Amino acid sequence: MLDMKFLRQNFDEVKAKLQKRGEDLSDLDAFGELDSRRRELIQETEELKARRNDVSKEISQLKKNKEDADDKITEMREVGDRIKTLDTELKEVEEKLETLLLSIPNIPHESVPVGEDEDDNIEARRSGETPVFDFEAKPHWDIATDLGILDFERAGKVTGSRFVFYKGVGARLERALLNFMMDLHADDHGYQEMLPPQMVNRTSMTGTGQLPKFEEDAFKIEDWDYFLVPTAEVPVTNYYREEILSGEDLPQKFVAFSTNFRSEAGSAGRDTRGLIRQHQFNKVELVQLAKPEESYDVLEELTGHAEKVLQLLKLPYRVMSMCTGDLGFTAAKKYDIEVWIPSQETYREISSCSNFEDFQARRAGIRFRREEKGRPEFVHTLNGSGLAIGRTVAAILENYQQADGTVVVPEALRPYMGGKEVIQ
RNA sequence: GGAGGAGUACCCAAGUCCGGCUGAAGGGAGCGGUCUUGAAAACCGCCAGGGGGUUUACGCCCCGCGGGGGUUCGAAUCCCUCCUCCUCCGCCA
Repeated sequence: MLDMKFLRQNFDEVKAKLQKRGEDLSDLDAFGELDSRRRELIQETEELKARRNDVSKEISQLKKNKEDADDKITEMREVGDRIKTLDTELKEVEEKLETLLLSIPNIPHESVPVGEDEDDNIEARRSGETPVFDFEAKPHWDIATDLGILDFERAGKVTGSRFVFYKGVGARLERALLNFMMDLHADDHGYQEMLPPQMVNRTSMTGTGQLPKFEEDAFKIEDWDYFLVPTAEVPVTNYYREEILSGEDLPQKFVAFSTNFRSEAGSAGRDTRGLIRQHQFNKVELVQLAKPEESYDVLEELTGHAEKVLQLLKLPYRVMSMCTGDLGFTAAKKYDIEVWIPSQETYREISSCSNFEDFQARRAGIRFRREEKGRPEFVHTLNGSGLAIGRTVAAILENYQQADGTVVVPEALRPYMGGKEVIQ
């Protein structure tokens, strides 16, 4: 959510920046009128309320002195009715304004490349050598099915499409990666480990920006106003919702594991096979709350922490800086980390690291005080996958595959795999 | 799921039956001071935070006693509703 005062004072400039995202901004023009009507109504009701407060005190005095107060009571009855009418309109106007503000995306940071879509994203860096095979690289679903470690077919029977059973060493691999990533971030990168709820309420989903615009992307619990988490970002960022932190406590760094649920609305026909696009997947998420002046340094740091996982696993990847047209709704700046997938001869997203600046913090009311008596300011929120585990499994299976169909276990992972060196 | 009890400022806590002189007593913590070589103790003083409107500013005003409605000229106090926590019972990993 954008700051109302800032939007009022810099309307044209903000609009110009938002236009670079290529989104429909036709609602935005209603802002000016709603905003001034709101302030008109506030001024009028508050004047009346001040008068009512004064006269009520007079009535209290008169009654105490056993004097007649009927005229004043009659007058105040009318004032009260007028206040009620104005308050009702004010509420309507504020609701419209709120709806409008909640639907406006974040302003891109000045360092974000201007562009229309993913083709305009800029490669920031690249790491690792892509493997060269003297045989035809198989897709991970074939490797895994042949090894008997993933079962997509029976998951289709038991649940439906875009679900999977991990079996045997496959399940072990997923669990090993989970522990490997959690340990790395908690022990080496200084994040506090967290295991959050896997359902959240509507307010939390609104706080981080999944709602109200993207409700169709989420799984909603019938008869409850709860949603299955689409990412641990939601519960973890909302952990401090409506709270004021002390400046000394920043940055707050959390690493959280959660299973994520996404309806993948609008993705029919894309990545229908394999682990890349499931309705349910596991992810280790990094979340930081930072002081505004530090948040862009934190973004680089956090992205580096996610990259470290790939470096240790010796998986080739590149880091893309998202252009204005591919930023998503909430981010001011975003890096996608993409891992090499040999069978597709392309890099695929495995982590997304964003600085939301105060966009989420304003929605969720997360603030901090620089000094004990200082005015509360909004924190900056950031997060990034560190990493999506299912996609990491896919990347390992494909990059470490051998001609005989077996898969070498990355060295860094072997302690978590009971010393196993090869999946066969 | 059933039956009770409770949510008041940073913490504890009065006020709620019987609406107005309570935007909130009293403690504690915190801050400043007196005393002291220093500290403690004692004593004196300050201490609601937050949101919003208006103003160049000082300031003025509105909201605010868990959230949201309602009754009333006027609500911490009366009514409705939701949420959270505690105790007991039931169920359960």
